[in-house]
Amino acid sequence: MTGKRAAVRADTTAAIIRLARRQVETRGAANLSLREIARDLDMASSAIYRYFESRDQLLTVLIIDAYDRIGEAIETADAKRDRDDLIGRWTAIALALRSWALTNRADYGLVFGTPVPGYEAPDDTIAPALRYTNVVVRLLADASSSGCTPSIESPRTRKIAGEYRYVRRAIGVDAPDATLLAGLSAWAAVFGAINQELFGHVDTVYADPGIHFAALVDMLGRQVMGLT
Amino acid sequence: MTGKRAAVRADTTAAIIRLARRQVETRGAANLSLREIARDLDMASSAIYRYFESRDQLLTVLIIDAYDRIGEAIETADAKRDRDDLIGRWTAIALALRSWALTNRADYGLVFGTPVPGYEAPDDTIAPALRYTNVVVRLLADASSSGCTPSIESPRTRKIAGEYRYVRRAIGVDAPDATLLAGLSAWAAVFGAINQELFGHVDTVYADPGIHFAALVDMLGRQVMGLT
DNA sequence: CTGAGGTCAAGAGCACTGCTCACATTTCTT
DNA sequence: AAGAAATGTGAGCAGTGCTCTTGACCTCAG
Repeated sequence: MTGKRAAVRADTTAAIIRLARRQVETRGAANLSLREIARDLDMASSAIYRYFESRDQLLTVLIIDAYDRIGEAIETADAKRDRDDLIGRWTAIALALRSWALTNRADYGLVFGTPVPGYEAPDDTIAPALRYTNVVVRLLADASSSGCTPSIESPRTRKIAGEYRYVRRAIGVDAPDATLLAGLSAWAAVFGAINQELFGHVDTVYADPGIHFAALVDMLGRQVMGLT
Repeated sequence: MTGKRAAVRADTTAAIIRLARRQVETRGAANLSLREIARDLDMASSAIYRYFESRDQLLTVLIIDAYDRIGEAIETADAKRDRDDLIGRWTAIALALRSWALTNRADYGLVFGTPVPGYEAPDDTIAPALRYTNVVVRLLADASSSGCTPSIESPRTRKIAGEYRYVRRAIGVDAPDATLLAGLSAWAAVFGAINQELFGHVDTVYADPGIHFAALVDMLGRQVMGLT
């Protein structure tokens, strides 16, 4: 079955991806050059097209891969804590996300940065993209079902109630409005903080952004779970 | 002084910028083509270099311009409310930021999206970049000096206290730890929410992201100001 | 009012890019 | 062993940013 040919193919494919990732890291996704990859691999530039049908598709593969690795990082962070330890899980997830982002800046930028107008994410990206999301959604569900009530209140209007009815169905978590609001807010704050730090919008604000981030996560956790 | 020559020059410069912005909107910053701009303007591609020294510099000009317009949008939103109306100012600022982002997606992406590795923002970007920041920093200062105490608590450790001592100096706001934490958290949440919405990471979650955003902003405002 | 100096556009050209295609070579399958 | 499938090659097309030389134009001082 897996003859010499298939093995070589897998190797070359992996080598292309490796070089591509390195290029994205050092020069940005915009400057990814297939020809340079081919040169580094001592093959004709046209040969690359036997492995990836276009530059965009190569980038898509990198994106899927990145999603997958984020998912894995967050899943294992979550799994290391007791399922009952809600705050512990939250903290682990958030810190894992930040440290993954810091050590994989290019991949993080690829996934959470500016999208290219007109670029439609292919269907194969959907499942990997849901992986990290599911972890935090499950945490929110656990928090809600174990009776946590957040220490914030949601505004009560018809429109907002209707919106959160939709959200409840969309993410499949049967939690009260305040829990949804607190949870989504916390999640947004985590991403916002990471983006600001990584993309250089708060360079002069913090001595050590990690310390602030830890305090932020701690505060958000207590807020969503409604403890102390 | 301002002869015919200077007038024509200003026109061409403006036309180039206009076309460049349109290209960034429709195809992304990565696909900005000076040659195409030149074609659209019926001039030789080399002539563009009389107006902008490089493609990067053109993009930098677009970025500075975007920063400036964000600053202006936020400043006027802030100025429309009484200085005492802290919640009103906060809400106005946050909603203005979101609506600017929605109507200027490309510019927002240019400024707050993935940075190009190796790209050093020139000095001329610093001042415009501070404009929108200053508005919200001033709001935080006003909130603190008018005795608002946020409804959250900051964790108390040596490290965190030290970090916020640094932050206090860096942004020039003499507020307690909890206020800084709440304010920075709220600001991060606003950006995080806008990023998620604009960059397509929550497409399936909300029926109308604007409704959730309004609730989010309302909740955050009450939290930072410590009201009801 | 004329001529010098500065400004601007043009066009050719370099080195690069993604991508295609006809063709040769290698490997797997029958 | 023979045919089929997979893989690599090199030329070529159309596009890119950018440079340099050349000539035309405008502005303003003498």
